[in-house]
This record gives sequence, structure tokens and C-alpha cells, in this order.
Amino acid sequence: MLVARGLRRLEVAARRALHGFVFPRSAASGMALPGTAARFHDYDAAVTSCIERRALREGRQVHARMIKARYRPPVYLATRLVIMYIGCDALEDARNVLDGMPERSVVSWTAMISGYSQTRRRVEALELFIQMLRTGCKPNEFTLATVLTSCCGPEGIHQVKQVHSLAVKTNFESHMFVGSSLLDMYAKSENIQEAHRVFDMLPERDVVSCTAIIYGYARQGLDQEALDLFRKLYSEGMQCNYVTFTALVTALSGLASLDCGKQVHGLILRKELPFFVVLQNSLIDMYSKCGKLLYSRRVFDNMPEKSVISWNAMLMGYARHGLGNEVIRLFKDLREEVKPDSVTLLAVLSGCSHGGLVDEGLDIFDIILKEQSAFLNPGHYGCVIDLLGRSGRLEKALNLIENMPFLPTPAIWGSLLGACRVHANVHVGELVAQKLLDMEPENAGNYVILSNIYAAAGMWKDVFKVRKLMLEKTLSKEPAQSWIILDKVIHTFHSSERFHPSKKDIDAKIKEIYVDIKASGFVPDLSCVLHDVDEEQKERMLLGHSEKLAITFGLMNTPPGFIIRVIKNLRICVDCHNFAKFVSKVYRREISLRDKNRFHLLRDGGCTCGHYW
DNA sequence: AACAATGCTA
Repeated sequence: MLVARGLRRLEVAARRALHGFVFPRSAASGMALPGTAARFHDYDAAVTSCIERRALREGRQVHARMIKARYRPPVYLATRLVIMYIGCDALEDARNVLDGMPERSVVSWTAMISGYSQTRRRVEALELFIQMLRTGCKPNEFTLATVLTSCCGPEGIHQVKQVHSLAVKTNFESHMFVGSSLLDMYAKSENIQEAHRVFDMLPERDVVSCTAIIYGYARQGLDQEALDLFRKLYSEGMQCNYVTFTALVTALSGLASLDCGKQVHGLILRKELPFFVVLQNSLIDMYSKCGKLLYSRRVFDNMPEKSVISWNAMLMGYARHGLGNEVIRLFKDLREEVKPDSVTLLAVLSGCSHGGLVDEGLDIFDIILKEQSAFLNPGHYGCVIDLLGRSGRLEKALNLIENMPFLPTPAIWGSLLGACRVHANVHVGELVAQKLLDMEPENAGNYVILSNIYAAAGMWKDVFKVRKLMLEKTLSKEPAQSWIILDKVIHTFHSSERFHPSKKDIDAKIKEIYVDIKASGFVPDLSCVLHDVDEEQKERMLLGHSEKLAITFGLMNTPPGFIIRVIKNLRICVDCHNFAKFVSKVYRREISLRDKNRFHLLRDGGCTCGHYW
């Protein structure tokens, strides 16, 4: 029985994955309606049949027949009606039946709460749950597991804690379904310690709880921890299904570890799982974030069925790598297969921006404005402002911000400020910076860019003013770090790294490189240093940047001709970008640099970003 | 009646 249920769940999941959550409905009516003299068993059989076939129209007829015959269904049968309506996505009808019930069972309440939960109507789910408690009905393990999935709004953590305490009182805390849901919700509200504590308390570790905790780490960006935990649980014999692998692959996208990614992909292939769109989508994304677009494309091309997300993941991959023409080509193919959504449009605009296809991007934006403007959100405008900024049309960008149907977000102003830096426009830059500093006075990055703009214009007095402002506010930015993966070992570097075991060798090598590239024309960009120190010290500080250390380490530890893949957690600094360009030329090495936003592929002194990022 | 679930830009 249990096994059969498990298999059905799997099948349901597979169908959902394949058909994008749309269940096939029964086509023709094949059921005789209960007659006027019908009794409980006749109605029960009819409603059950409708539940199984998700036959809404017939269900309504049965319900109407009951009313017409003045038949008052007992709690059980009325509950079945609620379940029937929910299964047919007719939530309002279900609610009407529930509200009309003189008595309700735990099952009736829970079914309705579950209906709201599954359709993301969280507020209604929680309100109904509270109403249920007020009437004195005691929740059971089904209710708690269900209602928890609705505790993920902004107030989520408080709600989770309340339901948690209720679970403790009712002794369901360690119930597998309740516990899994609980740990997942803690993880979703960024409370991974508590999530792990709940996980450790569960009587056993099943696929769902293991997957939820691994996903929890991956979602927080604790990718290394997610991978380590998977390794541990896997060696302890944990069961895996396609959701587990989806979680794992997501963690690997964050780590950008191509070797681990390939290894896990191999493991997945050996498991001979049936086809799941979701898992394949995560593989497309993983390979593109590891810098292997060819593999992404191979996964993409081999999919027997694609969802719009598959296309979007592939588009984003091309966009991240600055391959604008590929984005536009794939977008054309996409429109013949699926309906674009707002993420598709974002990917296309972002692809045009990263690929330097300014006019093409603006044309596409015009078409979108005419045909699908309902899809547009501030993000799309952000991409277009970036596009205008790239081509130096800063006034136009400013104009668009003022006339768009949204309030500008800090990110949008930030994008324009970056453009002002690239095009050395102090006038617009000051204007934009003023808005931005008002909105996020604590964001150190904005001060840095403004001071870069002043520095590029030689306005040293103003540079000093901005620095002073920063010092007064004692702002600190997220510490920069870069990493490189060699032989499946992750080597992480921080600025002015002091603890790496190869520190001495790296220092020696970086000085050697410095001499070589300077001889080829490299000039350090001192405006990248914001500390008020003398020039010699500035040069020394620049050499300590984490991406330079990682590149140097890669150059030392890989054979000639080997591509150096470095990942950075923030945007790459101008001086380091220049450094990498010269290294690629002088040492004849390709360098793939993934920063927070995109890939830079440096080859023979040039970069795929076109020097705008 | 119930737990985990892919893509998101400057």
C-alpha cells in the first residue's frame, strides 16, 4: 500500500514536471448521475469518481443533484466534495461547501488549507488555520505539514516558530512530514542552524528531509556546505531522487566547479532516472555557470521535452557569456516552440546588453513595449538603461528612468552610475550618485564608483571628499574573494591573503608577472585604490587583489595552454581586468573569469565583455 | 488531507 502510494506520488511528480503542472483532465463524461432516490453510497461513489478523474463539470452536477434532492451530506461526504473541488482547482466552490458545513472535521479544514497552500494563497491558508484553531479543532500531522508550507512570507520566521511550538505541544515535531516541512521553512527563512537542528532530531533520514536540508544550504549560497553534506549523507547510504540531484546541481552552479559538476552528472546518468525537465534545466544552468556552454547546449539539445525554463536557462547562459547573437538566434527558435515569459525577455535584453548589441536590444525593447508591455518589470528597464549607458547615451538613460512606469530601484541607479564611470561623465554621475546615496547610504560600492568617476576626471579634491564621507560612516563592503579549482580542490583567496600555504611562491610569481606585463605596456590603475596612501603602497595593495592571486596561482599550477578558470564573488575591478588581459597576451593563456554578473573570457589581450561591465 | 523542486537582470 505504502509502496503503491509512493510510486503514484512519483508518477504524479513526473507528470507535473513533464506537463508543467497541468494535469490532463478527463475528456468525456462516463458516469451516470445518481438518481433522485440516491443515498450515501451512490453519492460517495459519484464524488469519488469525479475526484479520480478531476471531472469538475460532473462534480458540479452531482453536487447540484444533492441540493435538489434536499440531501444533507454527512461530514465525510461534504468533505469529499471539498476535496473534489480543490482537485479541480475550483477553490471558491470548495470554500463555499466548507463554509456551509454545520460541522467540520480535521480533514475538511486541512484539505482547504492545503488547497490554498498549493496555489500560493498563503494569507488565506494561514487565516483558515487560525479559524480552525479558534473553533477548537485540533490540528494533526497533516494539518501542520500543510500549513507550514504557507509560512514563507516576510513574517515567515515568526509563523514558523509558532507552528513549531504547536508541533512540540502536540508531539508532532519529529514526525517525518512535519519535521521535513519545518526544517525546510527554517532554511527558507535563512535560519539554517535551526533547520539543521530539526534535521538532526528526526527519527530517520529520508529522501525528502535530506534533500530539504541540502537545498537549504544551497539556497543560502552555502554551496560548499551543501556539497559536503551531500557527500556525508551519500556515504551513509542516503536515498536520492531527481529532486536531490536538482538541489545538488544547484549548489554546484554556485561553486562553479566544473569537475564536481561533471562527476555528479555522471552519477545521475548511472542512476538511469527517468527524464525530468527540472533536473535537466538545473544541469543547463550548472554547466553555463561553470563556463561550459557547449555542455549546456548538449543537455539542452538532448531533451525530449523542454519547458520555457529550459529555454530561459540556455538564453541566460549565452547572455552571461556575452554571446548576444546566439541569444537572438535562440530567441527566434524559442518563439516557435513556447510562449516567452518575463524572464525570457529579461534574458534577451540582458544578452543584448552583455553582447554589446545596443541597437538590436533597443529594437527588441520597442517591440516588447508595443506587444507585451504587461510582462515588463523594473528589471527589464534596468537592462535597457544598461544598454543605453553602454553606448554612452546617458541623458537618454536618465530620461527613460524618469519616464518609466516604475519607481527606480537602487539597482537601476547603480547601473547608470556604472555607465557614468565607464564614460567618465561627472555631470550625470553626480546627479545619479546623489539619488543613490540618499536611497542606500550604507552601500559602500556606490561611494567607490563615485570616487572612481572623480578619480578618472582628475578631480582629486572630490575623490578625497567621498573617501572622507566613507570613513565617517565606517562603511564596509562584503569582503572580496576569488577562487580557483584545481584537481577538485577549491583554493580560495582573499585580498592581501596572508594564510595561503603557497603565499611566498605566489608573491614571487606575481612580482615576476608584474615586470613582464609592465614591459608589454600594462599601467596600474591607481584609481581603483580608495585608501589615502602613497602611490607605491597603492600599487602594492592592487597586487593583493584576490583575483590576481587566484590567476597567478592558476598560472603556476597548470600546464601551458590550459585555460585558467577563476571565480569572484563580487564584480571584477578595472585594474584586475586589465591585469588579466595582459596575462592572457603575454603568457598566451585563456582566462575565464566569472564575476558576480557575468563571464569574462580573456584571450590574447581582449575580453568578451568588450570592456564594459 | 501532508513534506523537498529548475531559469531572474543591471
